[in-house]
Amino acid sequence: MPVTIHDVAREAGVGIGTVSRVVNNRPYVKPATRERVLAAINKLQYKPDPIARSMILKRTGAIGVIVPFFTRFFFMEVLKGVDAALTRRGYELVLYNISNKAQQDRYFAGLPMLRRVDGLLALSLTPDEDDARRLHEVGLPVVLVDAYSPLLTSIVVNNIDGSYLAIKYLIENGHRRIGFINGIIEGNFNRPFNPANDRLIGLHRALGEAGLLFEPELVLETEWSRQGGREAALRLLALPRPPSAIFTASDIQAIGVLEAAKALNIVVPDELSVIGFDGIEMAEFLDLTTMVQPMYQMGELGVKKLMERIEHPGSPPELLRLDTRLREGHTVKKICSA
Amino acid sequence: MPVTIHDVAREAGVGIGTVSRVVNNRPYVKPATRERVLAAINKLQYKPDPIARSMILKRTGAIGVIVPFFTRFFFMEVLKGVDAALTRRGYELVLYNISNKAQQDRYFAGLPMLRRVDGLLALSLTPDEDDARRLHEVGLPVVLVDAYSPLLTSIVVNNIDGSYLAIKYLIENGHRRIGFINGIIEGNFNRPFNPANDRLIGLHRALGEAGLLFEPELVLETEWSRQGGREAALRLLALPRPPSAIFTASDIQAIGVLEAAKALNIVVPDELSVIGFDGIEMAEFLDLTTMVQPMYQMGELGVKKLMERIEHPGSPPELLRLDTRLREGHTVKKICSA
DNA sequence: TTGTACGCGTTATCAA
DNA sequence: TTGATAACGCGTACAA
Repeated sequence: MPVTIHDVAREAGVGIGTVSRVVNNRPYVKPATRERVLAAINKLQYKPDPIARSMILKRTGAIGVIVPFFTRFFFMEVLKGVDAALTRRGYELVLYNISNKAQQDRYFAGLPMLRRVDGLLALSLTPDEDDARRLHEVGLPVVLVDAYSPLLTSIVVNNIDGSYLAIKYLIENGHRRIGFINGIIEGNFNRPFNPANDRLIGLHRALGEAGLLFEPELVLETEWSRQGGREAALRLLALPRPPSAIFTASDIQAIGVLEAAKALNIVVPDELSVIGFDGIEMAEFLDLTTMVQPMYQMGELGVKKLMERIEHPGSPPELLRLDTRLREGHTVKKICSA
Repeated sequence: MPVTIHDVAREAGVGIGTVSRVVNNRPYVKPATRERVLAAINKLQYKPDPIARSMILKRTGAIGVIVPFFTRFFFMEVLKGVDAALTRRGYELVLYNISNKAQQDRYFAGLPMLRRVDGLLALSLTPDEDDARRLHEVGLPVVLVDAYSPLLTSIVVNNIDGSYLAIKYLIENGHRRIGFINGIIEGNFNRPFNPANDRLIGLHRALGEAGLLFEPELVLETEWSRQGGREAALRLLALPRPPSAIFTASDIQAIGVLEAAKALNIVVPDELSVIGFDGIEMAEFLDLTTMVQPMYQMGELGVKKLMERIEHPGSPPELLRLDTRLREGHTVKKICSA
């Protein structure tokens, strides 16, 4: 039913080789012939079959993006950058949404998509030792964004610094009792560049530098969600000596904190300071002070690096670090200036 | 380099046909033979090449979702439903993000993805006459969600009713001067089921029913964005006789209205009532009163209908209508109860 | 400059 | 129950 290259060849009275050459803009076709072929193509509305084409070319023109819950704002922002970079290069985007560990394993280990995509971009997902090695061996180009593996090109943000700066900012503004609502530390927390773990480390560093005690009761770990943030905040604020400021590992959790404060009639920032992490759009609207990650750029850079790996499959894995920056909103009270 | 069906056949000492039968769990394979093949497959870590497979099967196991700016909250919610339904059925999701009309044409008209996906789900995008006919002729299964074409299966929400109910709700609560911030009416606004246009119609109906005058100066049309909503609100509120309530065609615009109110020190709902449309998560957090669309279900239903079309390519296009419902938050003041 | 034949990795057909 | 062999639609040597 669909029109094939043979139909075009017959229509134009040439061989399929010639049609192929015309379609792919290759030399050695007499202008007159080219015209005839073009006319036939147009008349028959011929479109080369991408499947058959990638069968022989061994490339699909698509890259896979594997993300846990693409619906989280952080990922949305990164995806924007990914999409823009991909579209610019004429690549298609196959989205693999992971909602549990089993699925993650299926994708990383099973590699069922082998050959369906020319490369893989993983967001906030760390393949385990074995998977990483296999990916590396199979030769499927992979880039990790917001995750790290020594065997794979990884793009990470400086979470330790970001967290450190956030806490330092609070301390400089006179806060001494600081709550920290962290996200769940997924996977092996001993590994370097685990976002949640690194943010905890940053906290320690800032506290230590200021000579403040680390108080375990002020540190909670929740889902990366509004509900998680809210519930944790309620617990922190119910403490005999509640914190004067709360730092969260993500903006969405910070929003949960704001929600909790509202429910308790606690005024932000007068009675409670809040600082988030990410820099999602919603945070801007809420005037939330936050550590901004370059999410869009992470997506763009991820694609760029992935393209490089597709071009040069053999090249050694790289590690790229990006920085965060503070965006001041109106949710942090300056108890006393430093 | 990659191991093929031939390698497995050789390893197991059988023909490729047998291997194929084993791989696809088909009958007529002696248990002993099956075992041998399975062993070979396992030993060689053989994975069938999906490309070659779909070349002959004529199906890719992927469906394309074409959406204008997937980053808008409304689409996110719909996409969640789409993704869930697709994952459940083992389909892959190819995302086509459209950011301008040219791209839309390229996808609808050019059909370059012909054969790359088994079906197409379009969100809030209406192919024009020609494209619709071509899609229909080519036989690529298509389902429109939040858009309508007589030639294609379409899933729409009852926007007229939704808008009517929203306005009626405001009127019942004593509002007489109501601003309406609509989204841009894309494409041909004469067509039925154009969301923006239908919401305008609903306004007319409710006003008419209540014997209120339609005042053009109170109706603005903006981008479906926070900025759009904010700017429009600023204009409405600068009117000599500003409205006591504003209805927006989307929650994100309503949030822009809240932003404008805050900037002007206008208290919501005491001095200004706001009602949105969509029911996105952020609206819930902000306690925004809004007309809720069944976004998740729209996505799910879209996939379901698309699957049906894939099974029965010849079946006539359907038109499915879903209803909206009011979710009361705390952004509408009851001036007087009805 | 052009046409033919072959190969890509599968599934389907059919004779054995 | 099995194994050759023919498609599928295209790109590409290679021969003409």
